[in-house]
Amino acid sequence: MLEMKFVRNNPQVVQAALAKRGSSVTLDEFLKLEEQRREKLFMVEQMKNRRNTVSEEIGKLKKAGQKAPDMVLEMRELSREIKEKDEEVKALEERLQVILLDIPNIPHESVPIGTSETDNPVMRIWGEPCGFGFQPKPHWDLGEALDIIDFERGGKVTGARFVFYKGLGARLERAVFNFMLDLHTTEHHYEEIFPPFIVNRDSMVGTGQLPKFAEDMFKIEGSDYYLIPTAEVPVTNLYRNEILDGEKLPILHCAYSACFRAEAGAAGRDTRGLIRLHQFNKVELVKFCRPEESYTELEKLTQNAERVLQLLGLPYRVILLCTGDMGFSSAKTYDIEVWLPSYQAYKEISSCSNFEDFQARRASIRFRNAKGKVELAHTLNGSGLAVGRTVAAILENYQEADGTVTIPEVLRPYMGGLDRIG
RNA sequence: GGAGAGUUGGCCGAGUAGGUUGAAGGCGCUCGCCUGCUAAGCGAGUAUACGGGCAUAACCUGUAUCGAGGGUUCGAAUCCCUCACUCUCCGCCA
Repeated sequence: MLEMKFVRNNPQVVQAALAKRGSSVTLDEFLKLEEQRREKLFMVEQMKNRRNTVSEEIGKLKKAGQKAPDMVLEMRELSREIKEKDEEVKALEERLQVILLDIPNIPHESVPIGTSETDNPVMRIWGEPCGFGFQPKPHWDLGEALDIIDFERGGKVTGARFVFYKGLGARLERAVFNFMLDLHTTEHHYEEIFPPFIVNRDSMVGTGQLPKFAEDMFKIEGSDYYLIPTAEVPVTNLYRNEILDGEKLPILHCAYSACFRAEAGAAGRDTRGLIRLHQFNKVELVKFCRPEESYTELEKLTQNAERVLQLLGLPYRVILLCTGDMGFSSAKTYDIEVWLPSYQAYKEISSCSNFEDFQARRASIRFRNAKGKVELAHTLNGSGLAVGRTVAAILENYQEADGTVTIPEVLRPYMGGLDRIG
């Protein structure tokens, strides 16, 4: 969410940012209502001031044993008017809030202007897609042949886009996220969090999933609770409505969680395999920092995520999302894409974003700076990494001609020393 | 799920027969004084949001906020209702 005052005073800046993202929303209504709000607020506050003054006087008179029926009568009428005006102001504020919550973040100046993913520049490429001396299989075929992933029964027991991992498949999934957590906590100094996988509505609004993207979420019927689409939600909301000690910044957290997504708009896309499931595992990196350091922290966070792929020996590239392809809450986003032989393409495995103060304002996450003044923190997060997609990439990139899969060396301690599946 | 007790500022903790209480007192913190060092002592300051004045600064000023939302009243931290959360006991369960 942008600041009401900022939008009021810089409508052309906001309008230009919206245009860059390809949005045609106008601010006319907002500006009109905002002016009305301030007018009415000023009026009602003056009325309240009078009520406070007179009420105090009545109190004094009463204490002195006197009565003031005419004053009481006048105040009764005034209070009635205040109530009316208060409701008008409240209605305006609610409407303004709805508009504000719907305005996406302003892209950082370093973000290239573009309309779709074809406009995303490639920042760097690591490793090389390896050639196979045989016809490589997609991971869903490997998973079934090795009897380590069961897609069919996932469909039977739950439904489309749910899977069972079994045996060494389950072990591999667990090995991958344990490896990621260990790497981030020990080498990158993130503090581990194990969050709730269910959050309330306020948390979903805080990180920007609601109110705009309700159809992407699983809501728990008969309650105000939602299944988390990413650990970003509970972990960022850890400090909602808090004022942090500036000395403690930056705060670095990493968290494993299952993630639940309705994938409402994804019909027909990535229907096979582990790439797009309603439930998947992910290790998330989250940072809270001072505004002046958030962009260097974004670079570091992205590198921390890349490190996982480097250690696993999986070829990847990093792209910078253009204005038209960026998420609603983000000011700047790098996507890390891993090479998937089955797609003959790089496929997103991590998304690292700086939200600046956009989430912090929604969630009221602030800190006290060196001068003792309260400032909004900047929040960042990135996948470090999506576990299922990592497993898919390992199976495909490490497959052998005989249908077995070599286990990357760094994972072997997590696999009981095993060096091969199959 | 049943019964009871709570929820006040960075923290602890007063305050409920409604009336200068944004809120005593203490701790912590900041600045100044004092002081061989440390400790102690003295003085001052120390919430946030949104308006108005104003340069979107400093500062001045208004309004709101004592878990959240409603209600009663000229006036509510204090009375009433609903909800959330915490604690204790019982039940249930991993």
